[in-house]
Order: sequence, then structure tokens, then C-alpha cells
Amino acid sequence: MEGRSAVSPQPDGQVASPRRAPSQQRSRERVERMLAAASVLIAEQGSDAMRMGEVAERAGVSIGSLYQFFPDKRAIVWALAERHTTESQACIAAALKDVGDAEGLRQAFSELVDIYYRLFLAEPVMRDIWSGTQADKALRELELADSRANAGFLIAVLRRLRPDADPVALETTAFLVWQMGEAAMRLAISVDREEGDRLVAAYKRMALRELLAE
Amino acid sequence: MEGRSAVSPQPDGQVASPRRAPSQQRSRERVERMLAAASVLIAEQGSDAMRMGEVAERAGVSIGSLYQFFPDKRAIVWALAERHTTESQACIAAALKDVGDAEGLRQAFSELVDIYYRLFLAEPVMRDIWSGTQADKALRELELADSRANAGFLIAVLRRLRPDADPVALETTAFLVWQMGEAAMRLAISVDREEGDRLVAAYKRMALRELLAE
DNA sequence: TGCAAATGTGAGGATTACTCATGTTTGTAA
DNA sequence: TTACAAACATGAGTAATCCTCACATTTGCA
Repeated sequence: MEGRSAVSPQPDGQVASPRRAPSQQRSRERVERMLAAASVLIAEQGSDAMRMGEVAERAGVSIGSLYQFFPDKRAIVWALAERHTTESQACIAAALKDVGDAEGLRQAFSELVDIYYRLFLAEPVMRDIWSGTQADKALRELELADSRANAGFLIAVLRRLRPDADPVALETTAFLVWQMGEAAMRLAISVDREEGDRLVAAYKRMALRELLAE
Repeated sequence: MEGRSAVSPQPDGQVASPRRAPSQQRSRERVERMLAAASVLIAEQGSDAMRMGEVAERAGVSIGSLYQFFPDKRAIVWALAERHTTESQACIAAALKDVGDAEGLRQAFSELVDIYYRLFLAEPVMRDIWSGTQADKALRELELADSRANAGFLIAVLRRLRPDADPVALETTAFLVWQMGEAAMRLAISVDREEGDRLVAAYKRMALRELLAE
């Protein structure tokens, strides 16, 4: 009924480095246990609801030890995220390494998407961390409903334009096109204006190609 | 140096309704002031860093009055978000209302994207609320860097396949295609499995069409 | 005018991130 | 082996914040 917890009231945005790097075998193992505990708790409850005391308890260490290696709560989440990106980048690089022609790209990319999809499905931690408006399920649902409503307007147009097309396919396309637009926007406003404009223009081209395709 | 604040440790995900709807003129005006104050503070510091005491102070009401109309912190953010989606949906519906043919769609959609883009640029509150991994700037930057790295692998392949193409355009395309993929994944895992699979398949088709275009 | 319902208040309860003084273990050099 | 500094471990305590609640005031209306 209350709610404190969280992440950081300072507007810093920096990730403090581990207060101390574990140099002995013993502490390295303990840090692993802390990360594993955090991973489980994030999967169960989300990173926001994860409590530091619980992480410590589950890892079998004291709260003080936790803070010996992680300067704050965000640092734990960050460490898990960084580990994940490192792994996934290696996987992607490998998949695209030997692509030589268009057909090769088609195959490699298709496999890559499948792998990535399975990875997303299997990693609750990443689901939590990367999910937009992550901390708040209600907001996420509002966002999804909003997207569906907006895609709905597009779908109505498409149905008028192509009454014989498969309605489900139309819906999927419109929904995806719209979602991608929101992704492009979010991205565009977080890079510099010039790149943002380019991205939006590229999105327009891409979206229209798909919307008007056959 | 500390950090409490936040949003909600309960795994509920429900948005409690206003504890009480403002029925008198006086209270309706005060609720408006509360929302306006919250809007400013979110724009300045982000929704996570926004403190309820500060909202109350800025609105010129007591903390108790705030909780009279908003059951918790998230409810304020939610109210602002809902207001925004209502407005933007009306705007989108209007833009697409009279589309009659493909050329009309092309024009209306193009204008719509521009409007939406400007809206995103102008609304810091929505930027904060909709931005993925919103609460944590460091995570958002890690995510962006990860995306750039992954797009980099794609770019390398595209350069090999089409050495004469404009490098900047290639980069933009690859970056966008990759970002859209991540958006599709995030979306796919938050809907049911069947729809998720459809979305991923549609994304593959779309991405390949764009990557292999020309 | 009287009264119930709506509204307003802010000190204080409860929870939680994080600190720090203190104790323990480890590696290492004499 | 022993001494000792550095690394590691601990958990009660501090500070910050969300939210409650008992009580005061204002409003609409019969």
C-alpha cells in the first residue's frame, strides 16, 4: 500500500563503476550469486519491484556486501544488461559473418530473427529491462491499447482500399507499421535532429511501401 | 546519494481510479493545477524523479489533497498519458478520415507522420513516459549503443552487397530496420504467442524487402 | 439556517535504498 | 611461521520518500 523502492532520484544518468572489483576467488563467486539472485527476482517481479534486501538474502550475503560491489540498485540491472548485450552481439556477428550475396542475407537474416525472437521469449530479465515504460504495467497496457486504436484507423483505410485482401494480414501489417513508427519516433527524438529527420523520412518511405504493396 | 522514490513495488499493474472524482468547481480547478504541476516536473526531471511533495507544493495544495484525487504516484502519470492518447487519437482519426485512394493514403500518412513527429518533439512529458527503459538514462544509452552495434553488422553486410549505394542511406536503413525488429520483438512477447509469431513473420518480410530493395 | 457530503490539511507511519564503523579473511613478504 | 596490510563481510542505523488518517473547513441544498 505504499511504495518506495525504485531506482534513482538524481538526474545523473551515470552508471557508477563497481565500488570495488572482486579480486579474490571468494568474492567473485559471491558477486555471481548476487547477479543470479537479482536475475531471478527481476524475472519474477520486475526490476523496479526488486528489493535490495531480498537480493542479498537470496544470494546469501549481507546487504553491505551487495553494496561493496554494486554502488546502487541500477548498477545490478546494468551489469545484467551489459552481459546480455555482449553475448547477443557475438551471436549476431557470427550469424552475419559469412553472408556473400542477397540469398545468403535472406537466409542468415531470417535465422537471426528467429534466434533473437527465441532469446527474447526465453529471457525474462531482458523482457523486463528492455520493455518500454517497463516499470509500470498499466502504462504499458495503455500504450498498447493506444497503438491498437491508432492502427485501427489505418486498418479501416486499408480495408477500404483493398477490400479483397486477407483481413488478418492487413491488421498485422497496419499494427506493425504503426508500432514501428512509434519506435522510429522514440529513436528520432533521442538522437540529434538531423539523424532524427533522416530516420523519420526513411520510416515514411518504408511504411508506405508496405502499406501500398499489392 | 540515496534514492527512494519510485513508482510501485506491488506487482499489481492496475490503475486505481481516482479515490474521488472532483465534483465541485473548486476541486476541479485544483486537480487541473496538480496535473499541470506534475507535467512541468516530469518534463524537468522525469516521472521517476518527480516527488509528490513537490507536485503538491507547486500546485499550491497540500499533500493530502493530492492523494484525495490520485490514489498514488502512478495515477498522475497515467492521467497525463491518457489525456494525451485521447487527443492524439482524435488527431489521427481526422487525418485518415477522408482517404479514398492510394495517392490519398500516401499524402495523408505522410502528413500524419510529420504531425506525430512534431508532437513527440514538443511534448517532454510524453517523451518521458513513452521512452523505453525510461527511468534509467544509462540503460537507455546502453540499449542505443547495442542497437548501433547490431545495426553495424548489418551495415557491413549491406556495404559488401551494394558497394555503390549511398553509405548514409544504407546506415539509416539498417539502423531503422534493426530498431524496428527490436520493437517487433518487444511487441511480440507482450501479446499472445500466435499474434507474436505473425508479427515476427511480418517483420521478417518487411525487413528483407527493405534490405534487399533496389 | 442547518446539516451532510465534499473537500482540505499536514504530522506521522511504514518502507526502502544506501552508509559506515567495526570485525574477519586472505595474500604475501620477512 | 608470523605479521600485517588490503580485501572482504556484516547489519544496525540514517535519510528520504510514499502514502494514511484523524480532524478541520467549505460547499451545496433542503
